[in-house]
Amino acid sequence: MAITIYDVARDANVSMATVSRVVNGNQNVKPSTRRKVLESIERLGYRPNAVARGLASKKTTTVGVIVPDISTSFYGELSRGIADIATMYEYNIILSNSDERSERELELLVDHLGKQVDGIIFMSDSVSEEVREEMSRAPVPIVLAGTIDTEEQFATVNIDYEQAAYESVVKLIENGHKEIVFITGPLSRDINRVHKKAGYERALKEADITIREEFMIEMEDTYDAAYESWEKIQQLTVQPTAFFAVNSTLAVGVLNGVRDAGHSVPDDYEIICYEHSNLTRIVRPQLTAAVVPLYDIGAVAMRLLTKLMNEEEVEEKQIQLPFHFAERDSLS
Amino acid sequence: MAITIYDVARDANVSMATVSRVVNGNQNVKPSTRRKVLESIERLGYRPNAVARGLASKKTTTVGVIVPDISTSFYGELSRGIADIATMYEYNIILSNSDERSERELELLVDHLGKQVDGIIFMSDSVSEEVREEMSRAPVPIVLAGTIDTEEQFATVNIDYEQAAYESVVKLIENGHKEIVFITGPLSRDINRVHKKAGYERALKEADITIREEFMIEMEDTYDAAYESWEKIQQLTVQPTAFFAVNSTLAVGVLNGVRDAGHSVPDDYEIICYEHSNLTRIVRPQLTAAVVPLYDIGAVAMRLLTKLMNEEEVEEKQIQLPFHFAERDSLS
DNA sequence: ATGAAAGCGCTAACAC
DNA sequence: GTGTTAGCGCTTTCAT
Repeated sequence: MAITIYDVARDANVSMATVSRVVNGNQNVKPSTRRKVLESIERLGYRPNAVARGLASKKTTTVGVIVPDISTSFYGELSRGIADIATMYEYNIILSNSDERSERELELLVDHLGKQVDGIIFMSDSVSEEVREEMSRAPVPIVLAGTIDTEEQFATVNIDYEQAAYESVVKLIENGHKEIVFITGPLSRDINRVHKKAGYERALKEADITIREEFMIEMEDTYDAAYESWEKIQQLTVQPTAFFAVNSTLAVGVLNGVRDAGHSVPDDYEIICYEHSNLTRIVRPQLTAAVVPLYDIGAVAMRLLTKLMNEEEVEEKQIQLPFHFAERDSLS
Repeated sequence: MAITIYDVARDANVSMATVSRVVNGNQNVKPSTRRKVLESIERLGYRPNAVARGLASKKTTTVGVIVPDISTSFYGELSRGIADIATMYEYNIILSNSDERSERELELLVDHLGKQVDGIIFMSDSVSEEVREEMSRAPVPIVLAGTIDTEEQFATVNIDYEQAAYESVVKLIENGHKEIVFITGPLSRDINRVHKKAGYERALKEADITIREEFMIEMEDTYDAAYESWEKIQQLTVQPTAFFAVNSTLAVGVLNGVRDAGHSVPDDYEIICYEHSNLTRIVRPQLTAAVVPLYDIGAVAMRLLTKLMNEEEVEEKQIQLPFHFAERDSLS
C-alpha cells in the first residue's frame, strides 16, 4: 500500500489538514511545522494521489484533447502547441483520436467528460449537429483549435483562411494566370467549402476571371490522391496554368504528378498552397505558401482554455491569428 | 450538481449497489430491475464519475504515454499505434512530451504515477540511470516502445536495428561501393551507437572494407543539419560514393544537399536509410529504405502493456518485430 | 496556526 | 438477486 496523507500526518505529529496545507502551498502554516511535515514527506516518499484529490476538489487538472489523427503533421504540430501550454499551467492532457468520425467524436466527448476533465480542446473538420449539442451541454469550457464553427457559438482559434486563400490566388493572378485550378480536399468540410473556396472565388471575381466548375478538383485528402489527380487535370477541356492547393500534402502530390509527367514548375505551371508542414521546403522546387501557424494556434487555444477554466474575463472568444507568406520557388 | 449513482438508485427504487452492478455489467441483476435502472439512468442522464470509480477501485483505465515530441512523424506514428490499441481495450491516454530531457522524463514519470495511471508506455532515445531507477520503483507495468534498454531490464518492442543496418550496408556493398558514409544523429543515443553503427561496421568488416573514422558523420537530428552536412562531406580526404542514413529526415537532407550541388542520385551517389515517414516516397528520386513498422511497434507495445496490467503471463518481454526493405530509386 | 470531521461518488465485501 | 456499509485518499468548512 502506498503512503497516504494520513501516514505523513502521523509521522509528523500533525493532522491531515496540516499536511494538506503544506502540500498545497497554503501560507497558514508555521515555518517550523512546515519543515517538519516536509521532512516526513521526504523520508516516507509520499506522493499525493491525484485521483483522491480530484474527487475531493472536483478539479482534475486534466484537459481532454480530441484530435482527428495525431500522426499527421498538421495535428501533431497543433497538439504540441496545446501540450506545451498545458504543461506550463500544470495540466495533463488526455489525448484521443477521432478519425473525424462524428459518432466517435461524440463518444470521446462523453468519455472525457466522464473522466472529469476540467476543459476540452476540440479539433475536427466540421462540427456536426450532435457534436454541437453535446458540447453545448458540457459542464466545462471547450475551445476549438484550427477548427471552424460556422455558428460562432464556441471559442475558437484560427487564421483568416478566406483571406489567405484570396491573397494566394491574387499572387497567381498577378503573375498573369487566368486558368487557376483549385486543388481541394472534401468540400464537405466547412473549412474547404466556406473559407478556402470562397477566397479563391473572391480573387477570381475581383479580377473578372471566369470561375470554372471543372477547375474545382476535389479529392481525398492524401498525397496519393493528389498525385493521381494529374490524370484528371490533363483531361480538362480548358488547360490550367497554375494551381492553388488547400494544403502542402496535396500541393506536393500535384507537384510530383506534374514533374513526373515531364513538366516544369514554375516554368510550365505555378503552384501556391497553405503550408501545414516542412514538406514545402523539402521538395524541389520549394513551394511558395501561406504559412499557417499551427503550433501557435494550439498554444493560444490552450491559453484561452486556461482562462475560461479559471473563469477569467476574455475579451474575444473567436481569435484570429496572423499568417504570412513564405516566398519560395514554385512561383516565379 | 451532476447526477450521481445515488440519485439513480433513489429514482429506480433500488440500492446504489444495484445501480453499480447494472453500470458495470454485472450479471447478478434481475432483467426487470436492470431495465428499470437503465431507464432511470437514461431519463436522468446519469454519467458515471470515473474519478470516484478510480478512487474506489484503484484502477483508472488510463495509461501514461511519455514521448519525446509528438509533432514528429516518428513519434506521431508510434503514438497512433498505441492509441488505437488503448481505445480497443478501453484505456485513455495521458500524453506528455519530454523533449528527450532526462529530468523532464523523471518529472513526467512521477506526475503520471501521481495520476494513478494503470501502466506507462515510455519512449526515448536512451534510458538514463535516474529514469531507470524511477521506472524500477514504479508500482505499475511499463513498456518501452521503439526505445532501447541496454540492460534488457524492461519490456520493450523494437525491430533488430543492428540487422537492418547490416543488411542496408550490404546492399550498398553489393552494388560495388567501398566508400560508404554513415550519416547519423547524436551517437550519445544508444540506438545510433550500439545498434545502427554496429550493423554498419559489421557489414564493412565482413567485406574487408576499411572503417574510416572520418566517414562517421554525426549531426543534430534535423533536415537542415543533414542538408548542410554536404559541405563537410565534400572536404573528406577520401570521397565516398554512397550514404547510409539512420533515418529518412537525414537521408532527405543529404539527398537535397547532393542534388542541389549538381550531382545525381543514384548515378553519382547511392543512398539507403531507415524509413520513419512517407518522405522517402515523396522526394525524387524516391529512397530505398529499411521500413520501420512504427505503428505496429506502438500497437504491440500497448497490447503487451494490457497483458502486463492484467497480470497475464507473457512468454517474451523483449519483442522484436520484423522489418522489410522498400526497394526504390536511390539505389540502382 | 492547527485539528476534527464531513463529505466527494463510487466499489466491494458481506449479509440476507 | 439485492441492500448495507465501509472505505478509497484527499479537500474543505468550521471550530478552536
